[in-house]
Amino acid sequence: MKKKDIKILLVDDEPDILEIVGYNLSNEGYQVFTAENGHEGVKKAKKEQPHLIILDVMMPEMDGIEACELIRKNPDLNNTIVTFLTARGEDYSQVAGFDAGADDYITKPVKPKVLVSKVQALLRRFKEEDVSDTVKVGNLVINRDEYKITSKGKEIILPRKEFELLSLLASKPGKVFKRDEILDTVWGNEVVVGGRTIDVHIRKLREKLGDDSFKTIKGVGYKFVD
Amino acid sequence: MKKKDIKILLVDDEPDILEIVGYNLSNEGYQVFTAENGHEGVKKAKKEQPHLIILDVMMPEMDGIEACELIRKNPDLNNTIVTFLTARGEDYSQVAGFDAGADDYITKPVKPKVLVSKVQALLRRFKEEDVSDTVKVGNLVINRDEYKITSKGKEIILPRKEFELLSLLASKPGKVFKRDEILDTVWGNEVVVGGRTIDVHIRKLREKLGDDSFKTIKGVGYKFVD
DNA sequence: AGAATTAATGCAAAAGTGATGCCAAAAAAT
DNA sequence: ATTTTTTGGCATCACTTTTGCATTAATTCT
Repeated sequence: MKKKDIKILLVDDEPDILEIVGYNLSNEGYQVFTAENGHEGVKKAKKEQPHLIILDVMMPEMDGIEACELIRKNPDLNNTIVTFLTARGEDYSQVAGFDAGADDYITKPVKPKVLVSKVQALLRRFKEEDVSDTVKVGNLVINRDEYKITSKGKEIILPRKEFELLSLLASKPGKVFKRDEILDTVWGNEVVVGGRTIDVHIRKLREKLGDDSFKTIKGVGYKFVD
Repeated sequence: MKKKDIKILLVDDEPDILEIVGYNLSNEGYQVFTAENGHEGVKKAKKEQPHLIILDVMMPEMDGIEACELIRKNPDLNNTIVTFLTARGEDYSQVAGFDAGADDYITKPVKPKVLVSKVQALLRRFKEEDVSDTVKVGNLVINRDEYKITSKGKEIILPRKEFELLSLLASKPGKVFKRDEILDTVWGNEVVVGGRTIDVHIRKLREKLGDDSFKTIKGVGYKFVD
């Protein structure tokens, strides 16, 4: 997504803040909307579906917390990031804010640079949530980051060697891996293990993931099929 | 962010400088790119999006100041730190440099050690700006500013190492952090501690935040789950 | 082709290894 | 003086590898 397609809604009752923060964000290329109180904020949020909402806590009419709660109740705004703007040391608002469903909060006074990089960080984090280091193979999802496998929605934790063996085989479904190749990759060139080691691991994988996922090619090696 | 993921762009017309500075930074583990004049520098900056640019002031074709101005105009390079490289006593360039948007400057001749520690300091500052004061993760609220954790509305004060360890693990819930990674981040690359240090800290966190928040992946590392 | 031979793999349990948990005490920091 | 951090020694547990034998598939022999 390009910067100019990203919408940010700014809600604060102080025009000064609105202006300076708004200016900096516009300058960065974001599309900025503003509102001067909670009511208006919620209304604009519904209308514009912003990606990020920066919400002052202390406001007349409707404070930020209440507004946030309303926003969170709206299913259309589920993916929206909400950040509070609060004076340093206002402990209560922090806790209450997070309870209300905020994702982060920024302390006033805000330095433009800090603000901008914070906004960028938030949007980045938000983006990255979907892009975890994960590979789909057949009905398996292999997540190297979390060292876990998801098979048909069921989560399976595998020990290291089993995980790496499966990773290897599943990396090219259908391909037959020779025992040598497997040893080289999973165990390493230097390590020497007995002849029964591999198939014991294969057996464990078969126990855990179903017999038919692993096929033996006698005299050659194994392959994973989906 | 790991060192090897940090990109540094070096722009100087003297190959000697390029080599010695580049060598020292590569040696530290950074990813180093080089360019021999302003034009090339700006081009590479756009392409590689480095985190830090070290820019010689006096160069043919396009001098550092002009290059810096161009860099600063590019919104994608807003988070990039620019530091000038200048001969001692070139007062004028200093002033002009800061005007052009530089963050720091380094005087030639450069001593490797000084250079490296300066680079580290700059990157640290950069990092801190990027990290939010407060982050919400699961039912935890981590406040880096005040070094405290709020769990289900209850406030918990953690000692430094425990706090940083938790911060790290909770920064990516579900992700498995290898022991090495943890050591690198929490203890620093240079520090060497015994093998039992990490798990003692993990144990303390488990005592304080509940056993099941931290999962051990044997042979790999630990992960935080919410 | 069918039987016999040979080689490779499957299997279960046992043994081995190594990583982690845990404690208590020393060392460092505050 | 108190709190935090690190260490070293053990105990323990999870994972890995071995072992010995059964089974199966491929190959060779009649």
